[in-house]
Amino acid sequence: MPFSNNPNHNHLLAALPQEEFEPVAAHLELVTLRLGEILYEPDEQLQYAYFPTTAIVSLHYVMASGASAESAGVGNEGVVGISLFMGGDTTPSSAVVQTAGHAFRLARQLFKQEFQRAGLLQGLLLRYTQALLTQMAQTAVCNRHHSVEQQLCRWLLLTLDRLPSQELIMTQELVASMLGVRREGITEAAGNLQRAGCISYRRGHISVLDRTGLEKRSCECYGVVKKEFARLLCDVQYRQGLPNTIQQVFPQQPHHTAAFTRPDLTR
Amino acid sequence: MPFSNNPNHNHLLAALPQEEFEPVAAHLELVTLRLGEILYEPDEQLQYAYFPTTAIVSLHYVMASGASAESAGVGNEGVVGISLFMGGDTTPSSAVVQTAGHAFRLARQLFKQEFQRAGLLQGLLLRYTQALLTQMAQTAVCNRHHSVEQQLCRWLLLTLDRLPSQELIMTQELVASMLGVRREGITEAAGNLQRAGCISYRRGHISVLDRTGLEKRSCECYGVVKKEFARLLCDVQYRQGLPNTIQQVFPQQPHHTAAFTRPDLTR
DNA sequence: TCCGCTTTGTACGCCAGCGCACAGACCGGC
DNA sequence: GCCGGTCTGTGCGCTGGCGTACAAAGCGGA
Repeated sequence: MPFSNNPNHNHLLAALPQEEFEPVAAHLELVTLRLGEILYEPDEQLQYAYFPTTAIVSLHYVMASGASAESAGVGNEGVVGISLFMGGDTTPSSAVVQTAGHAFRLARQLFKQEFQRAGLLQGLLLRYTQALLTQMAQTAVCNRHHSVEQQLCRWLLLTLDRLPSQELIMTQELVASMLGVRREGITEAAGNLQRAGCISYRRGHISVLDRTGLEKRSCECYGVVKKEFARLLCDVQYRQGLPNTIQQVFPQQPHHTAAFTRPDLTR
Repeated sequence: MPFSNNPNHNHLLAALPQEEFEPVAAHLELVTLRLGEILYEPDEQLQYAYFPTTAIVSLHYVMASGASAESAGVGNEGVVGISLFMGGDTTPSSAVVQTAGHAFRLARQLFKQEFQRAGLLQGLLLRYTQALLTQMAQTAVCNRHHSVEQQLCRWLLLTLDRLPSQELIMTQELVASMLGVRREGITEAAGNLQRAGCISYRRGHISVLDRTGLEKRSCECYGVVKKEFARLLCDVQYRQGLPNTIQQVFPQQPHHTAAFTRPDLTR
């Protein structure tokens, strides 16, 4: 698990100007999130907002039958706990750690307070929420129309964008439960991708070898979500006077362009 | 098309206290929305926010292939144009009128201004947005796991809740494009529902005869969304001193309880 | 080094929903 | 009352993904 004690690894925190960052920083708490850890369950009062640095959290809904599906993921680009400032406090979905790692957390009241200040943070969080909305809407469409293989590609790419490395620590079983499909479906799709040279994997480890290949095999949904995140969140200025390590986290981003005809707004 | 020149028919407008409602009311503009009318398209700058009274608007995404699917609907419980106050201004999805009717619209700048005031309206809009988020997340899950018939039931119920009557003016073709399935699939599912005595229909008209029957045949998704909307938005006090006509719009709500084991929070 | 648990591979039948094609029914307008 | 366009019903064959079952392989700990 890569260690990260730099709040700047989280894009939202990194985007705050010094004067807004300092009051928050004093109360940030570095926590380790373990695979499978549950940050909140349906209708449960959330006590903290989590700003992931190296961890990835999955927002998903578990049905009465036990079947489940992810509606969105949250990594270093965002924050877990939207409902705190949106006013609902709870949600019918749950948040589960999908990739172990670190996050900074901020107590509920402080988080709400900072939002209420109506400073840059508020606008930032609202724009992030809109991006999340897009991700959910696109997931709905994708679930309706695209093949398991396409969805796997989309999901791998989105996950990869949130990680510092090319490797995911993840069993096929877990991927399947994220996408809400059978484990065997993932075995088959992953097998195809491996044969095509896009990825290679062994027991619980998936390495991406050919990112462009994945983008070609993915549906348009990845591009739509990616573009929207870039549009909504990449215009923000990163705080000056502190090391901006974001570039190290997404070393491969400049290459996105190749696979998409739309202009790349990521930079 | 039922006529409605009372802003109180929209729940959000009705929930505003007199002092917040008045400055807004002066600028509300009653508009007629025709079936199929497009309120905004992907990446198009939205000029107005729309508060439907009798109209229903569908937020949906059209893919490159032409296939499409709805991620959420907006009726008299909400507002079209979230992105204006969320900060993105545009979205990758479009908004199309799914049921003809009326809405009050508010110019972009005024809408933003009122949101910025950070009064009751702001909190209300944010809570509405969270409810919308839930609807999208649930649509994603539903698309993944439930049968066309279950989804049709969910969709009919959600639409019915936004209408004053028991009848939908809607061809099967249109329903199919909302759910993102084949028209024939709807013919079959609707046929089943008719044989079961839940609905009756003729060319472009669907009448609901047995609401409870629909609830029994629907998946849990309808209940989840309904409950969340109720939780997030029904605690608001309706403005005093003006006729509150909301109850006429949802005459059947008290009967929801029968079909769901969860407590009914709608009242 | 070996054992045992977890993870992955493969095979089978099954069926919901798709794509296509066309027939029949309905409704509105002339 | 008739006519034409729209909407609905039905019947194919096809296929992607499901459920089930079990075998093989990999990895970690003793």
